Amino acid sequence: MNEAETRHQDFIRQIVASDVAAGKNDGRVHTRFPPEPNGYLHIGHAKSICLNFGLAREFGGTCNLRFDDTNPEKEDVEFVDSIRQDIRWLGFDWDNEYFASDYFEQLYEWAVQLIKAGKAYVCDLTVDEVREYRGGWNQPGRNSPYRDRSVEENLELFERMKSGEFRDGERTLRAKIDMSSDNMNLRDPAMYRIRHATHHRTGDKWCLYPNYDWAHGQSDSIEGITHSVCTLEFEHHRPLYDWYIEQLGIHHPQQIEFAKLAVSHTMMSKRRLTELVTGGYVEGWDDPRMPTISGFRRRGFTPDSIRNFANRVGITKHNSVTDLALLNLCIREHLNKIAPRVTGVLDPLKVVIENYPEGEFEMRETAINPEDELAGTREVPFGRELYIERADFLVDAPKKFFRLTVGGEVRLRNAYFLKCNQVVKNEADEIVELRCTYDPQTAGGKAPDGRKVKGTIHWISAPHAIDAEVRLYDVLFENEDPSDVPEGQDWKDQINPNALVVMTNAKLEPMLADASAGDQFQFVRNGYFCVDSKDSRPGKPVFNRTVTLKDAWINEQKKGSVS
RNA sequence: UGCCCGAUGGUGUAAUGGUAACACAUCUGAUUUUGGUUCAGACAUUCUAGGUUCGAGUCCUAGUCGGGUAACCA
Repeated sequence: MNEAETRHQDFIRQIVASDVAAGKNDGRVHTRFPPEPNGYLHIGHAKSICLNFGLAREFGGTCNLRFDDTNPEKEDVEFVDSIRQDIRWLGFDWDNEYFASDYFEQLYEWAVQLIKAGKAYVCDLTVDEVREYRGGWNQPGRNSPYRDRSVEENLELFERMKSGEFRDGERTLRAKIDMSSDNMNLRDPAMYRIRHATHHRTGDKWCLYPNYDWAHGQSDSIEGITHSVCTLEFEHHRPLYDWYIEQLGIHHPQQIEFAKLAVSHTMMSKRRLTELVTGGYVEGWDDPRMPTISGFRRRGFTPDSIRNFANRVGITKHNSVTDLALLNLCIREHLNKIAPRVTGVLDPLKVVIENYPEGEFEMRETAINPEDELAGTREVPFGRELYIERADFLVDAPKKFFRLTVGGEVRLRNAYFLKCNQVVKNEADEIVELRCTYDPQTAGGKAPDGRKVKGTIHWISAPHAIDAEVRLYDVLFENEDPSDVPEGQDWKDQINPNALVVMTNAKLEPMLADASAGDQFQFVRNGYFCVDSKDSRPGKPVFNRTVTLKDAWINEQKKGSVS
């Protein structure tokens, strides 16, 4: 309970706290996370998971995992498994695991109860007819001609619906509420539809499936949920859930709605994410470009960083868009503390130090993580032939370019000052090599004569370096709001073709050959990277860029190009 | 067109009738053997109009703007 008292109280936590204080539900707090297993969890679900599990944890309550599996045509065990894995990875464990399909029998009995009470009826109207009878925002609906069937007839028909006598969509069971209600959800909503489909858990036992609205509230009730937290769009379903609960006279959970997460440059629609996967626009649900939890995991995000992000975005009742920069801040913040520093030259340029003896090497000491003294130091080889980052050299350098230029001097990190004397080009006029000299007096990076250099660049000993594939990831959508599609365009036209850039010729420190899946590093000056969990092979790792380092030079360049 | 919900710096949130604050972003500067980190600073906020009150971001009324909503989806 301490955590609940000390942390900032959003409006939901305030409600829960006051309920507990008032002794409502005997002071019990019981929440649940109720995903439909029809896709992978995304960062928006992470917000909901952190809220529901967090509430239970902070108030000494419990949190269930319940799969809302009332639509056999869309759901699959693959999704059930991925959801379990993602929640655990995020650092949460559920007290009970349930499925809405566990309650099919109970729901059926309750439906019979409502029929007997004259509160539900079997309707023969087609989908189109139902729509027509429902009326519009301005005009009330009309009663279905089947609304006044006798209880006996309804009972018999409903039984026959269950036993499979009718075709898909031929009949529905509807609640008898109010066809003139301002709330469309109350205009005799469907409770059951006929679907001769195989369910991932109940198989072919049922051909009658409860609609979400008929299943959801009662599922919460059965589980003794005290606070049913959900997103805003279910606000006008609440009166319907309340109506069902009251008719049945069962435990009444309190539904509280909050605004779902939106993040800039990020597509969160489950339907569209599914389309990205099935259409082959990405390589799968766990593609590091995806905003799925598995995508973030593979990309190198830590559970800490995502939980931290979820806590920072806050809980409110109004829709807003969180800046992607906040998510990036969260992962940088964490990785800065824990990631060992290594050298990875993504786009190598050969450097030959003409005054360094051929065939000789020395070891230079380097801090494993300057943010963590306990991490210690290690040694890396230095010799006559190195690779540096191509972007760290410029022939015609602007004043503010602090890196290597012809005739200019720069510091090689943890080593010596280096001066470039000559540029070697190939027939295509491309720079292929730099002829340089180093100053042996500057061992350790300081000149005895006190002269200074502005820049420090990273390097790697050419004969020692290993080759590796490094994948540079960027936003899947360059526009802030990917759902804002220009006239005549498809949302998929806006996919950023540079969201993945593969560097096939990167030069890495030899120790990285032994890194195992998921290991995380900072490639000094380049960003945070992790070993890809799918495509890496023993001795042949593939690295994914999780996030770049903040880069003041990029901002400087932008300013230059504008002014 | 009805109904429901919402509105605080560029962005995300806080202030629960009593000095509008925090974080991100941006910009300055310092430190720095990562143009990273860290540190210091700057910029900038209550949708409008009325009302209640000694006092309103907060309560009331109206308006404006935004979102949701008429699957046998969830």
